[in-house]
Amino acid sequence: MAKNDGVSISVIKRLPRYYRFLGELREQGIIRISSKDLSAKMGFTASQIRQDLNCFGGFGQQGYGYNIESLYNEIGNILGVNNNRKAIIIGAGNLGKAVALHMSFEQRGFNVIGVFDRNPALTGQMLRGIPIRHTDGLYDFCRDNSPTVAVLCIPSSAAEVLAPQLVELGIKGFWNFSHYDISANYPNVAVENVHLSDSLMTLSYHVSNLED
Amino acid sequence: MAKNDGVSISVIKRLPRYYRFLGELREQGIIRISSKDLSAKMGFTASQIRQDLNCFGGFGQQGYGYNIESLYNEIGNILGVNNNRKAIIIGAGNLGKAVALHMSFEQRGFNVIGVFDRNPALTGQMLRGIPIRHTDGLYDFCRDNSPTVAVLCIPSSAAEVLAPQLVELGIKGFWNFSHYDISANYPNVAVENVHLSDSLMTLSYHVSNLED
DNA sequence: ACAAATTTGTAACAATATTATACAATTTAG
DNA sequence: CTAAATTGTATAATATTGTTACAAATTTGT
Repeated sequence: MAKNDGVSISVIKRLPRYYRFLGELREQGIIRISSKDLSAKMGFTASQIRQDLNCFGGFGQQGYGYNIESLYNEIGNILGVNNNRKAIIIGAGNLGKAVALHMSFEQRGFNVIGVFDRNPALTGQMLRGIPIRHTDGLYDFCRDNSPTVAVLCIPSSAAEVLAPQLVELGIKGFWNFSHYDISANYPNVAVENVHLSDSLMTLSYHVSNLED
Repeated sequence: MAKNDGVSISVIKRLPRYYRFLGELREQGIIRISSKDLSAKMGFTASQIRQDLNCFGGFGQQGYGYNIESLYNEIGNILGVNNNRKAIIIGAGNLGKAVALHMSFEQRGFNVIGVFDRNPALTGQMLRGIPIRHTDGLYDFCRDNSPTVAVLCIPSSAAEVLAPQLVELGIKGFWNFSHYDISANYPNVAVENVHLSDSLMTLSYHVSNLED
């Protein structure tokens, strides 16, 4: 098993990129690659690549480099893409629908077993082969099916109400599209925030300051 | 005019959060706030708040604190939310549609003037009151309307083809949902990446390593 | 079989970025 | 007019991030 304690966030955020590039090389039938060649493709320095990978184990061979298939699988395991975590999506508005339809949850180690919305008009509609359920049934559903991850595609105010209930019901990870600050309130839960409107404002800032 | 050279990315990324909190306080009719009180609400230290804000100008008063309305407007201006930048959305699949329908572009300083997709079946469909156009018409449309920002809701391969054309056509900023690495190839363009699948894999990692 | 070239893993170092501390200067408030 | 509050900012402390360098192991070519 690989070592993985105290790895810096910067390194972790680079892992999906490694995984992506290695997946492409693998598709192309390439067998091995050196940190130097990977460096040229990815735009990180060779040294950084070696250091990053070495946070999790010595996957390379001196004089040889890295076996692509093997490294791809190692990183996949580190990222947990071979898990099969039960996930639920909360909120089936535009965003929830798009996330449900667009994201390859299965390829990332998740299995979407339920979609919920508090709007009764949506109840019963099908989304990726799953019926949208009313939020009222959330408690029973979680008790019966034990999902561990929740995708929050709802407003802050709703997230504030639901997050504690979901934690109580056994949710260990949130993919949080709302602005509600979950990690501040539940430190022992994994939270990955996607603040789209913040991102858009940041773009606005950068466009405004292009000439600097 | 505020100073804004060489402000660190960490600070810039915090601006939308300040803007959000100040907007809420403003809604509540609160007139003034000290860095200390804001600190308690936002979870940053008072010192950091003062330092962050001071990157752009001295908006506070000793002994008084910050006027909320005024600070809100200042930050809004820094972020450029009062601009009216013409934006186009490329790709009207699930993601493009959701982004088009869900995001409050207008409240963030953008005006979506066109939506494009290469799928002829979508051509003519209406999205937020705008007809979806075929990508073939992109060149003429940009020449006639001069958008400055493009939202890329397309696969990497398509982004790789379109990005250089869009830069050529005058696009200064990309909100990039694809994995194509624009900034590596066009350094003088503002790029804000939203890598959803990377984010999901990062969540997977964190959930896997919760007990560490 | 052997020497030259390659390449990793890793320690030590350097650079950068971030956050905290401290306090003079200013304003408010009573 | 004095005491309390509060900012702006210089300086210090800390943490993070990335680079350099090289011994150890392996491959490759002859």
